[in-house]
Amino acid sequence: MKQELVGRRPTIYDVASAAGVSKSLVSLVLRGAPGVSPARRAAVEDAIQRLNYRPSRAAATLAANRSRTVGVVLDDYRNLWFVELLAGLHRELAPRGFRVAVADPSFNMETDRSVVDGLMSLPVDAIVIATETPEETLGAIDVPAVVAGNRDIDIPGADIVANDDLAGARLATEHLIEQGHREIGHVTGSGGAARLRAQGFEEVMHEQGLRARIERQQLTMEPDGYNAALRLLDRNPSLTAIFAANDTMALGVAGAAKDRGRRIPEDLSLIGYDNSPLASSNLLRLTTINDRSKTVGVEAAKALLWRMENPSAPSHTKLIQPELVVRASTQHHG
Amino acid sequence: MKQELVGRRPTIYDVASAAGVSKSLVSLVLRGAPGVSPARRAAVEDAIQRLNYRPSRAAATLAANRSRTVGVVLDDYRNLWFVELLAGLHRELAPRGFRVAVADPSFNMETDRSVVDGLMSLPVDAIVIATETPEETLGAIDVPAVVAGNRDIDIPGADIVANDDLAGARLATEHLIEQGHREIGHVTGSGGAARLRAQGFEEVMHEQGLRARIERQQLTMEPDGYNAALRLLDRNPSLTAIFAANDTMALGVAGAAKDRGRRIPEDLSLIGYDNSPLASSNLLRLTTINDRSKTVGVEAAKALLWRMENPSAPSHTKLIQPELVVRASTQHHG
DNA sequence: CTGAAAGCGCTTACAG
DNA sequence: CTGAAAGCGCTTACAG
Repeated sequence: MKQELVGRRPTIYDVASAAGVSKSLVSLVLRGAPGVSPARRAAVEDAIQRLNYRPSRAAATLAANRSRTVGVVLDDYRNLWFVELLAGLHRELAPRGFRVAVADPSFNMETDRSVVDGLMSLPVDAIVIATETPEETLGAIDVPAVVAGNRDIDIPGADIVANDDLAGARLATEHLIEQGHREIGHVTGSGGAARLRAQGFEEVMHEQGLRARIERQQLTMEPDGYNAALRLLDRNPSLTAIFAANDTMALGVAGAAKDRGRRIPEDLSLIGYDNSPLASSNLLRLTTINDRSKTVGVEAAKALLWRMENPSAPSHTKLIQPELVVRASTQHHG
Repeated sequence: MKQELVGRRPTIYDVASAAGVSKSLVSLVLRGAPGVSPARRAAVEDAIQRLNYRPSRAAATLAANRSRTVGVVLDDYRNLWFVELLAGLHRELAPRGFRVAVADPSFNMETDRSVVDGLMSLPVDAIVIATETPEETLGAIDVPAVVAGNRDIDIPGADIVANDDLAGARLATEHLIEQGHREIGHVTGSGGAARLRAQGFEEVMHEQGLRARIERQQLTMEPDGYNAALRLLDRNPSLTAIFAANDTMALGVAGAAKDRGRRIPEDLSLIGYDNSPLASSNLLRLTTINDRSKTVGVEAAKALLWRMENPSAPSHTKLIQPELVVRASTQHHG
């Protein structure tokens, strides 16, 4: 008689014998396969409960040569846009049995050679690139991939799903112009999305025969918005509105406005980008552009699922249309 | 002659034959074992580079029966305190070859039965609980565990590492009293940390013979801070200072103060908790309590590493002392 | 250090 | 549906 090892983790064999079925049947039930009789399925599920059985992902991955996991490469956990992106990805992928695993470039770099290497050795069946990190630093990607939220990164064979930054920046600028503003400044950074937003601002201003005053920083964080806005306001006292490349920079602009004694929106209209939780705060009540990150996530997941079936089809770019969200930080001028 | 399958993922066998060594030696090099001659080590590493070999985590985990991965259960990605916690955990764990894997309770619940089940089937060698979610919802934990950042959760056998919320709240309250404030309100929520912070506030106020006015909400987000502060200010117009249970609520308080025409700090001093990026923003310049999340992460990792060696030792609680961070949102009164 | 062997817990394909 | 078998890519222990 075989010794029963106390505390040993139960396996598919234990479940099979407890349920009085074969281990092949247990495997079928675990994968939710059709053609299993309800009675046997119930017996297996009951045994799983009783034994507190948890399938070994390592064994399943090794045997099946796929993990049903999608890896997401993030930039920085501080950029909250990824929260909605993950929610969208998850909504599409979970019902199809896929897990979502997150990695950010600064992480696990001592144990893995690069973010992507880390995900690949996990392993993941597909990858979502949600970072502005240069392509070179990512490492080789040999699974289906989609670039989400950034149109500037070039991964051969990868699809692209992103909010249309150019269109969003145009919406923001047009909103200010419709409110009668003519002296409008823009504070921005130097990433790919920031560049497109600055371009949209410039286009509309020039179309209207207006001067586009742009103050560009390296990054797009709060201090960058603050510093850029101070320079903009000090050099152009006649400015009546500022468009910030994102909501975080807009927070910095609001700080600069306060320090210069300019009330928002009475003395200065302010518009951001992203529709982050910050924008809806009662202190800011920030007019902004909704970048629709959740939709980007949903569409990125769809693109990935499609590409897993069609690995060698030509890659596509899908742009999600952003939306203007009007709050109290912008008002009519003149 | 054996067929070379194009595109097949290289294995330890391929590396061994490319380097002209045995596969046992490759395994030793991968695990950084001592007693391998520099020449052979170099040959193996060269072969790994040439073949673009990536070890299979699934196979290694299955064979060794451990994954060298620590799982972290988070509450919500929106609570940014976890960023520093992860940095601290990572700093201690990475040099010892451990990876960090993140899970949040709302995630992967369709594919896994509970967060912990999800991590266990990954599998992880140890777990960090960084959530205020009730114990019952976590599922059974049968690996070493440490509760980080929360003293209220009770997991049998788990160590606890947390910022001393009681002491931090006392620091905040004492700071306001030292500045001459006597009419002080507190806005808070109903979680474990919030309760301790309210208790610290109450203790100090009562020790000083002052009345502790507390407005408690369900959650601790910005709208909760806003609503609580409106009620507090409307009922107690003589209030000269407010202590918010965290920086996010403090943002809400600032919004309420603005709506009631109270300038910060001239008409109302405001202190938060957490020292989040929000606190250092130029718009708020918020005096706050640094909860030292990074140190909590470092100490949690140490506790975990120790417990993996001493599985049955009695569990310990380690409290990290928080620090007052003075900025412009508080000032002398009277 | 090598080399042959067993085994981790699954999936998969197959004969019945 | 069952049952026996092979195999996924590693780790581990062992004889040499």
